[in-house]
Amino acid sequence: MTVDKAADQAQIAYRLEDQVGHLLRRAHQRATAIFLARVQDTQITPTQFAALAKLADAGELSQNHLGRLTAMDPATIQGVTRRLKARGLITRRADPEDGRRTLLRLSSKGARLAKSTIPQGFDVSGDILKPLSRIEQRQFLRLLKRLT
Amino acid sequence: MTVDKAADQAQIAYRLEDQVGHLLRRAHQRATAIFLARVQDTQITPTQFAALAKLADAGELSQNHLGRLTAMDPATIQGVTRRLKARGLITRRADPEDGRRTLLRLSSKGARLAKSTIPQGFDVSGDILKPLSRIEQRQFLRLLKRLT
DNA sequence: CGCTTTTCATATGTATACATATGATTTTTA
DNA sequence: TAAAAATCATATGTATACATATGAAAAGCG
Repeated sequence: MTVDKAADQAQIAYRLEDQVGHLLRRAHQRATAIFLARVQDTQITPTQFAALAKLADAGELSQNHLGRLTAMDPATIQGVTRRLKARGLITRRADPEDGRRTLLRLSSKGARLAKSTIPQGFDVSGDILKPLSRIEQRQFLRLLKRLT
Repeated sequence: MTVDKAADQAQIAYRLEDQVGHLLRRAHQRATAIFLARVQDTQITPTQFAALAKLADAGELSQNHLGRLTAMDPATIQGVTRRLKARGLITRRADPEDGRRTLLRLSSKGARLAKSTIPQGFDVSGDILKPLSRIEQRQFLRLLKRLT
């Protein structure tokens, strides 16, 4: 007689609604929708915004470095920066010190957009967390950070 | 003299790493990676697994209904079920009572796969939550559910 | 009962997300 | 310092995710 997990005995049903992966997926969907609704006018996506915000902070970064700072692999950040470049929000130049790298910067247009949109970023975060009390929000963020 | 939020005064930097949307995106990435590593051999994705698990539970569902139960819009569930059908994991038939609907069921192969994979689903959830203590896991799930 | 609205599934297009492959370049190391 | 390994950016292919449009069918309504 061991202290088996009941699940191993198939005594607990697999409830999709209770699985953390499914809940994270849904919460991410909701967060994305809230973001898009808030910044609708800019036609900017969450990942594009992340890239702009990081560049606003760092000034100039190589493409892959920007990807690491925003949690995008090389293939993904490539697509994101290509679209930002196409919209004239960033500029690119070869790194004079490393022939493999491409350095990225905000254009003046991109800098203006970042400046005007970043305040909305705070609002978005507030909206996403709105269902929770202030204390719960802190708790949640603390735990969520440990699951990244 | 109002009790302004400091953010409105641009006194707090926008730190991407602290924003709940970004953290949810990263946590979802990690959860997906953990799932894929666990069920590598089946070549099944998290959403495909969700569809199989729901069908295992419900028996037969219309395509859009399955989508609602798994949090996928009609376009997304269409692609997911198309791939499951292509792999012979589900069967489709017209709904005799509603000419708009297509009813979906697990094939015997799909039922076998669901049965053998669902136990791993519990393991995946455990792995995702592993960084937290048992109490923290409960707290986190409770709060996360309210953000979906 | 006819008309409007809704629902269903499909189709198309854009945007992540990632595996894998590639060529150029830099870094490491033997 | 020459060879091996690692890094960078790009390219291709598959899989969500969703907006929008479409035609068929059912439901709602005056």
